Amino acid sequence: MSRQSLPLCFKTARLQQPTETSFAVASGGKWNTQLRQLSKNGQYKQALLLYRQMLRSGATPNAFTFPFILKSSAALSIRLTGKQLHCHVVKSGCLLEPFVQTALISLYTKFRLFHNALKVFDEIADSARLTVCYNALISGFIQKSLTQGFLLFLEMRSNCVPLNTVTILGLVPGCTIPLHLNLGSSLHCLVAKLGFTSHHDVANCFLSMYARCESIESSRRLFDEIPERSLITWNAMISGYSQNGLCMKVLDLFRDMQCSGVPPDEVTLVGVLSSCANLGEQRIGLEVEEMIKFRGFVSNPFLRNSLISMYARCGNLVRARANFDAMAEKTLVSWTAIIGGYGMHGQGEVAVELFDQMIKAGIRPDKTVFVCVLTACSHAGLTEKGLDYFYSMKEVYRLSPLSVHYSCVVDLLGRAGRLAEALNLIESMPLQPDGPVWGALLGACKIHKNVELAELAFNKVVELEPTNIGYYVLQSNIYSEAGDMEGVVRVRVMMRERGLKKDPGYSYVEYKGENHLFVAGDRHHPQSKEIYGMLKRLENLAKQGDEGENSGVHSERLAIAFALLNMSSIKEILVIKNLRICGDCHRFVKAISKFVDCRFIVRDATRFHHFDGGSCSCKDYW
DNA sequence: TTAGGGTTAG
Repeated sequence: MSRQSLPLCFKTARLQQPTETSFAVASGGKWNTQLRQLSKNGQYKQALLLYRQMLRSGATPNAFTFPFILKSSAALSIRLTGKQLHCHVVKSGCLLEPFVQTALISLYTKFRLFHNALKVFDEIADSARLTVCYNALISGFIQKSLTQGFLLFLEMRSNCVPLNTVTILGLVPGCTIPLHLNLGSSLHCLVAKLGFTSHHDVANCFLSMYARCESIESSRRLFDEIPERSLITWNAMISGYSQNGLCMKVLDLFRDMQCSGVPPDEVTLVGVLSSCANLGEQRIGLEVEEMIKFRGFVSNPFLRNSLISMYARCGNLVRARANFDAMAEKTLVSWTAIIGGYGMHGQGEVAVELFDQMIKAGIRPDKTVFVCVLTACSHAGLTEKGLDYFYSMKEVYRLSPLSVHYSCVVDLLGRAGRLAEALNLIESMPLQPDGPVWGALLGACKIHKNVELAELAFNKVVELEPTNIGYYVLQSNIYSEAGDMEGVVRVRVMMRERGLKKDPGYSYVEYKGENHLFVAGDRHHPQSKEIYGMLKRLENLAKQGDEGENSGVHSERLAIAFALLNMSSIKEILVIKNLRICGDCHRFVKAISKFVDCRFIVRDATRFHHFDGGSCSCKDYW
């Protein structure tokens, strides 16, 4: 919302010095009751508009008015209005009212005007109100500095100001990164000693803190100890699993929640959709969309954006697009989700067209949407277009590219065979190039079989990310393709010395509502014999096309054989794979797609491959 | 009346 859309007409406000009676004026009371209601419901814009009406009507704001109005201004982040409101407070003589002072502290810390917040705090006289004022100050300062927040807390304790649960809730957000886990746990212990842990809100808050600190088992322990789980408890646990990438656990917990009789809200469903997206679980995603309609959440932009992303990542661009088109007000996030969606499916042309449309619609791009559009250009081989976007970041939009943007452009140049330019770009970067930047160059060296440059990139990348197994595998394959077996051995020795083991690759397909998962050389499936029989026939077909090579029985081949065996009439098969598809399997699927009347879609670790009629949407560039 | 907990894209 822009400031222009909210003319508060302060100039016409008739502010009077309050009298004893003005605090109890009946009309003022009515305004205040309404303001309280709007603020409580989060209708902050309406609250400010009502305040304007109040002033125009000639009613006088009092100490009961300002807390709601200041909170609304802070929530909407309208700094100018906030300052004007402070003037109103002064003019109306409410500056020494503790409730108003508390709200002012909150407002100033929200706007990061910490000096002003402290000034207000120092003027507070009424010691009876100190807990609340300290709380406002602590929760504001904790976002600026963990140390300052805790120092205020210690000061509060040494001044013998009583704590309450809100004091604790204000401190916890300072401990939500793994680095501060110990501090957070100590606080939790202290809180237990003080007897606050049985408070529902406090328990939820620590549950969420542990999840953000990647200590998810601690979250779950707390969750299991909470006797009555509210919607917020379920949401905190579901979001916690979701943030930690534990997608199956999210879906299991969501099922438990449904059994428990607590109905989900928008926040729950956002977490569930994000897990469906990661797992490629479109079936559950579809159920969630039905739930969204049933519960009347369709206009929630968070959910729409999640649906766009979920469908795109489950391979259903049609539904992703339908959700995007159905949005009355498309936000930057919506555009980012759909642009990213087309990009990951190799439809770079559509992605850039949408990006241009977004600009025409007057939406200012951010660094994230640039990652999406650059990736889209890279996946579709739109080199010049991508370079134009990259340079426009700085020149047109005044956005300094991050390392991730450089790695996109190195990828873009590298795939196009412009390796020297890619190296040049890395060497002229104003930032220190990180692992993914050198990794992108290494990937390009593999495509273009440049062993010499690969060695340079590999040395850099293992220095920066010594435990990232993917780079060793890449380099080993580069040596192998070049026939340099000594090189292969050298890389393997490095891996062994560093105790690194290859991630096991797996693939799955959905059949009759269940996912069937395969690992390389898998013989555990009950239909194993038939699957290998089908695979043999497929390999013969592939050889007929003279494009098949055998690189062992990789998991995606088993998944495809299983799907063709059981779903003979199906016209489209989606395989989800955790790693990147290898060159041999890519050739294999391309070859069989020429002979089998079915489209194969493979979602690998980085993108989608659509195989049809003997070719792939990635144009062999991935 | 005031302070505080759970939220999407890459």
